[in-house]
Amino acid sequence: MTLDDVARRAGVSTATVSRVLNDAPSVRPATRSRVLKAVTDLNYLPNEHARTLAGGRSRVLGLLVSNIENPFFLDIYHALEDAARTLAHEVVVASTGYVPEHLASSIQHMRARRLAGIAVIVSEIDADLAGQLVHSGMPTVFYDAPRLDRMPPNIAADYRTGMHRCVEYLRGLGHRRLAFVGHHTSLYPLNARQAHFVEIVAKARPALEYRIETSDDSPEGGRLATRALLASGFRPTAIVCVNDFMAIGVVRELLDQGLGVPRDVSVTGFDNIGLSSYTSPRLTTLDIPRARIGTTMCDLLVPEAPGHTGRPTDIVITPELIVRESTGVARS
Amino acid sequence: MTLDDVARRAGVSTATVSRVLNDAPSVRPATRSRVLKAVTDLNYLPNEHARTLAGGRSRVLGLLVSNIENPFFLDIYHALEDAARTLAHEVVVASTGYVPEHLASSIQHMRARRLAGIAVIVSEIDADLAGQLVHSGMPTVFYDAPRLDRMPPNIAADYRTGMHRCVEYLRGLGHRRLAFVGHHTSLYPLNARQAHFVEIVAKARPALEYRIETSDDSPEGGRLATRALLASGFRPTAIVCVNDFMAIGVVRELLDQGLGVPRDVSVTGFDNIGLSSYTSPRLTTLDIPRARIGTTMCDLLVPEAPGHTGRPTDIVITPELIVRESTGVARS
DNA sequence: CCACAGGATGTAAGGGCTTACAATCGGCCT
DNA sequence: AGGCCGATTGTAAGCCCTTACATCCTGTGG
Repeated sequence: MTLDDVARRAGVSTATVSRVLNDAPSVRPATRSRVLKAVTDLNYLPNEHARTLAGGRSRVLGLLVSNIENPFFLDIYHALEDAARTLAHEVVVASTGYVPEHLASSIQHMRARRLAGIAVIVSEIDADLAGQLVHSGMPTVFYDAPRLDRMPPNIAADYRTGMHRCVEYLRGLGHRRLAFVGHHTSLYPLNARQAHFVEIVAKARPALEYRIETSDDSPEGGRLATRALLASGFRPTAIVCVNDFMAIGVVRELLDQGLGVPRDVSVTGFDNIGLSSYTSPRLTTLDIPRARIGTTMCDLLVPEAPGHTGRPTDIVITPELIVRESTGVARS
Repeated sequence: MTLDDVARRAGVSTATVSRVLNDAPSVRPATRSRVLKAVTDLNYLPNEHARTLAGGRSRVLGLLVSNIENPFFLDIYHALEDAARTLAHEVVVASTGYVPEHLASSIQHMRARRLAGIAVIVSEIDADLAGQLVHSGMPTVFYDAPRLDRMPPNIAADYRTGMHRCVEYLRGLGHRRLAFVGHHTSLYPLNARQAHFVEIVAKARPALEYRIETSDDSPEGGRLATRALLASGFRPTAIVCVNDFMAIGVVRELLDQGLGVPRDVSVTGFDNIGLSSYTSPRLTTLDIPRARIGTTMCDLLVPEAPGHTGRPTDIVITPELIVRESTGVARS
């Protein structure tokens, strides 16, 4: 079934069929309906490849994330997809799993596919790849990317302020021995959240003791990091986690070692994923408005979007501290 | 940058460039490297649309799931993607959210994109849509689809046996008042797991009391269903959940209402998602080998796959009961 | 030294669609 | 009725690749 078949059946030219399929103006209603009938009669479905090849544009957005298993990314994906759907766009995701090679190859695929735009949320991206993306000509938007000279719109979270709120809150509860559980990120020298934790904790007075442990971005990673931490003999009264996903495993391991949360050890997460209020105890965390991030990305990428400004606006999000049950006063 | 540019730069014809790009045999090594050099010099990337249009085949698999937020589907996606990657294939997912309209439109998109094959795991699919898919000519594989006359390979789980094991286990612990928490599925008359629960419980002797409550496929859905259940005055000593994802919310609500798990109420899940051993208490559940499902789907779909037989083999998986901490003897 | 078999390339015809530009059409005016 | 104009529709040139088929080498055997 091709355009020609439809044209023949409707007794018009392929141009006309194409016009009604793309609802272009100036097609007489009678003609339009005749074509539409032929289309349904033949159960015709345009070939997307031919379409974008000829038209030069696709209606597909790409989303590049580090770890789709982490609900944080999944939520952004959802928001982006919903926003895209209202604009008749699709979105394809690629999860790099923090592996630079996967990142590079995913970028290749997306470029080869001439996507309408691409949203990038991978902490492991370096200036090189980011630059390559920007210069490829595709509309691009980054979330928390390393800053380049000539940058496209960037959505950033003020992790410094967020982390500051978290640490201050814990200090206020009397915690003086902290640990940070992070995840391995390949290229970005230090995970931004981790870097700010170190910076803030290091300059706190009276001085705070602290320790860092990293593992995979998963509950199991959180558990392993915690196990290593405790095995080292360091006894934090509070553990700050790079995100909720890992915090789930941190809490699990603590409980398994007979430590009460927050009785013996307080735990904080980051992101405020849905799951964080279903754990026992519920997680104290820092909220990041993921839906807003996804929607904004769509606005920035798609010209037809209602919120599209055209200007490469930078947007900054400040995490809010959400206190729940996993934190309490430090055990003396 | 097009094939022509590369050809011109390398001083060969486009046919030759195409040959080296698809590593066809019979290209002199010297020529090959000359072309390769031109490719990297020009930073050339073949246009996928032109490629599949001309070649008539794409190397992209489609995966259609009900709810990508549920780790059950996510795990299958991962397995499928890994398997596909080794065969130089990509996979794009579409999540229907149990909305039939989304299902239909996703199928359209996938057909329009002339995918290399499509894997379907949506409980809400009906014979009509399934048939349409099968007749579209694309290789298709279903997981737990309603049976059709002329069916493509189907992977099925023996939910009857699984549910039987679960109910027998609970009966053995003395439970006589059970509840089932399921999720809304639009078309499949009754969710298969739910149907088997009812069937098994109804014919148990001595008779069992039971009640069904459904909501969304999410922790929040589990919580709401449980709230409704308890509000109705029915006091189950055990709650069987359609899946782990919802069970998380069920446990949460129980705890919030001051009920101990499993002290006052036992809870079972289904799927054995990773998260199920990170909750407190850890969930007793029925394991479904998700990785195997994903891998098998790839084998069935891609001719080059190592496990590809060609024959439309039907595969049946039997869920294994995994006893953990969320179940115990019934409170007398 | 010549004819030949292959191997290595080039030629060109699509693949299914969009779209600039040309050709028609109908209706209005005077 | 003749002429003019905008609304419709058709024509055909691509978009960028793959591939069947034709052509041109090369080395080999005789």
